[in-house]
Amino acid sequence: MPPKTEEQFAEIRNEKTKLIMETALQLFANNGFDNTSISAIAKHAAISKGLMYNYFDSKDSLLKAVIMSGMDNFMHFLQVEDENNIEREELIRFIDGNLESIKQNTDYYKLYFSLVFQPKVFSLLGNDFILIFEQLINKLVLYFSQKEEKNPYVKTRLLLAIFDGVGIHYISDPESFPLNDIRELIIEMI
Amino acid sequence: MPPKTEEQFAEIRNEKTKLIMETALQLFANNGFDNTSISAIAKHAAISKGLMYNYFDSKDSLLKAVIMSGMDNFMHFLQVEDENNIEREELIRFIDGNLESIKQNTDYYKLYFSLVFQPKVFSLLGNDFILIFEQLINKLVLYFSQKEEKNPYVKTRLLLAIFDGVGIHYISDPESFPLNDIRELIIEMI
Amino acid sequence: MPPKTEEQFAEIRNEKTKLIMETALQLFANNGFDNTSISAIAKHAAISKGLMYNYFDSKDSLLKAVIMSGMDNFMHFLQVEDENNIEREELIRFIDGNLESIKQNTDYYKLYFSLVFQPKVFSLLGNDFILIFEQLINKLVLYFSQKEEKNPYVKTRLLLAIFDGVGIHYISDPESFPLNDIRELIIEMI
Amino acid sequence: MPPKTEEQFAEIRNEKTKLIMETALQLFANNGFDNTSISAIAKHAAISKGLMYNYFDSKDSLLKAVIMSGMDNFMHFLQVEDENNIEREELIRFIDGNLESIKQNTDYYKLYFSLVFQPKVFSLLGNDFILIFEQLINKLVLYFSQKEEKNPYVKTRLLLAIFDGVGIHYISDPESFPLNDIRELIIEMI
DNA sequence: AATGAATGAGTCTTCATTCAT
DNA sequence: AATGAATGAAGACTCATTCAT
Repeated sequence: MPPKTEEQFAEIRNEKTKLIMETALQLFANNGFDNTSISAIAKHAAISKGLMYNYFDSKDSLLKAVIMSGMDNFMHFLQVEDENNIEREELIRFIDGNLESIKQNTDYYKLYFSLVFQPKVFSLLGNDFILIFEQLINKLVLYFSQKEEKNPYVKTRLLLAIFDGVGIHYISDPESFPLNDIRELIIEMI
Repeated sequence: MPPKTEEQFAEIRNEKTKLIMETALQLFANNGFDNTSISAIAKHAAISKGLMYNYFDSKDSLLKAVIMSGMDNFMHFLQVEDENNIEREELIRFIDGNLESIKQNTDYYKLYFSLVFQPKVFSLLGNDFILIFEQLINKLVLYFSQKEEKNPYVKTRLLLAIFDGVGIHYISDPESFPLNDIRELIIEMI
Repeated sequence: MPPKTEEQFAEIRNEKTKLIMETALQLFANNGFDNTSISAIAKHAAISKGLMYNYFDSKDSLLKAVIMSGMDNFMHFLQVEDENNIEREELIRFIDGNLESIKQNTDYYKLYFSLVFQPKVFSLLGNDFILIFEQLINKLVLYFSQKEEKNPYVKTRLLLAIFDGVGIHYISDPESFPLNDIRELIIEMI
Repeated sequence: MPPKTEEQFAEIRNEKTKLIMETALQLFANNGFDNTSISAIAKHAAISKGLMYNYFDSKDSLLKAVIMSGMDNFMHFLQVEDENNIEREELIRFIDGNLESIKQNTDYYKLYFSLVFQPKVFSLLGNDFILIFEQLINKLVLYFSQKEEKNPYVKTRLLLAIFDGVGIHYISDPESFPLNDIRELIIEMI
């Protein structure tokens, strides 16, 4: 008869894992990965330095976990129901999902943009990013093809670039960036 | 061997300064600022570590010099002749300048995006960025007002966001990103 | 399920103690004492880290227990019946005991040799080793004196050195080391 | 015109390298590799921690350098002039070289014996040990064959084991171990 | 102007040990 | 008797910066 049940241990682990990851995301995003020490994370999370390593193998693997989790989060905003026949409302939902995701995951976007060019990070994440990105492209190309857009692929690449550009500008200056009005412009565009 | 003239010394200083800055930009951009050591820069530039400090006070001041220089460079692409009456061709020149700048200063953009969210870097650069950015906004708002655009400010913010989005995507994947076709789309948009 | 009797508890303790010590010996011997963590021992023994401390006060005291037990084990191979009058067959039994001990306690010998020069370990074991060693010397000196060997003490020290040398070489390379043939040579020597 | 000549720099490097290696050998041998911190080495050598890494890539590579250097040292004692026809005096010189080496390189032997069983160390050194060992074996087998010894290989393995056994015992107790008398016994044996 | 040896503060990481349950 | 989360001290290693020459 163990003194703490397995469920109790599991719950502790779940909560601590979440706590560490949230703290890490916040600090990584705002100070940069390399300028955030494990000590700082531990202090902010009010745990000991050593405990971090009870939950994550290394600082790198913590980073990976944080990024993966953010990616999952992002994907939830972009669900499309019928893969083969995307209607306009569906694309609008997609755009709204994207913008909503930017609003709600500011820290994640900061982290993402600050790391995306580093080869080290790229190798950390493997092909996951590329695959997701290709899926998005295919989905939008299909939509623009259905709409008889002149050049579906180009339009798609532009739209995805716009999402990132809007993301960066919104993050840099959330107060004055007119996200809602820009949403209208984007919807007009498509 | 005659002693060097002052001009010769000055030229040596100029060339070394340039060499160090170019080397630093390349390494900062591709490996990240924190993952680039002064030793690595010195080795790549084939000079001694000590000499670096003869030209720059610190790693931070080297970074600042690199970023400032990149910014100057960028500004050259965006010259507008008549500040008060921008014509369509002029805006197109502006767009082309922007895209051309992205193409030619890939490393600078990488560095810029990887650092722009860090408060440390922000404080390093002071208000320079904000000022430049506000100038750009004013210029474009003026143009869109002349064209009787419904919402000049929103259009301006979107356009600037698009430049950055396109920049990021081009940098991440210069081979397959259809920069020229996207130029056409952007020009259609305005 | 009836409560356990005291004997059952005692047996559990005995078995666990033995299990932990055997696991520790194996890991200490093959990876080194300092490269073996308590966690690793616990995992190999399929118990929890905490439980280890229920049986041993510290890692050092576990080491001490392991070494002491190995020493006891070793002594069993070297029993001499009549302390005062050693015959040749008895010395041969002694040699065989020694060689047999090497064969059967390989891990113990590895551990022993890897630690024997460290002052820390020496102080851990106190004088036990010295005493045992002196006993051995006395016994053999007595024997060689009886045999009218020219220099009994020197012969004794050489013989004991040979045991350790043979031990090291057998341990390092048990497959190809000709232990049995070497036994013959040693017996010829005496 | 560099301020210090290349020769000056080279000399500094040579002396510091030697200083660090000697300090390391002494501490490794007497306290164990794992119980010797880089800090301790630096303190004993009166240099800063960081400087060690100017001369050696890692603690492991320092260890490797120390062991290799000791091995070189050892080999100098064992030179045999005519590889194909070893005479008795030559073997005696070999034995004396071996014993002399033990006397003069006590620390190295301590280190060697305490590490030789660890797989980590084995992988560090690659096949160098094995090769040297095999050379020794071949040389001695040849000698004993010439002398029409019954079993040259067994005799060889025993002799080499004796060297190590004598080494261990001498190191453990240099005061009272009768090294010179034991030399005589060994020479009688062959 | 130029070199590279030297420093030491700071970082990641490990691990023996404790403790609530 | 048993668990594993939690702690914190200690260690390997990096690197911006200084300085004698």
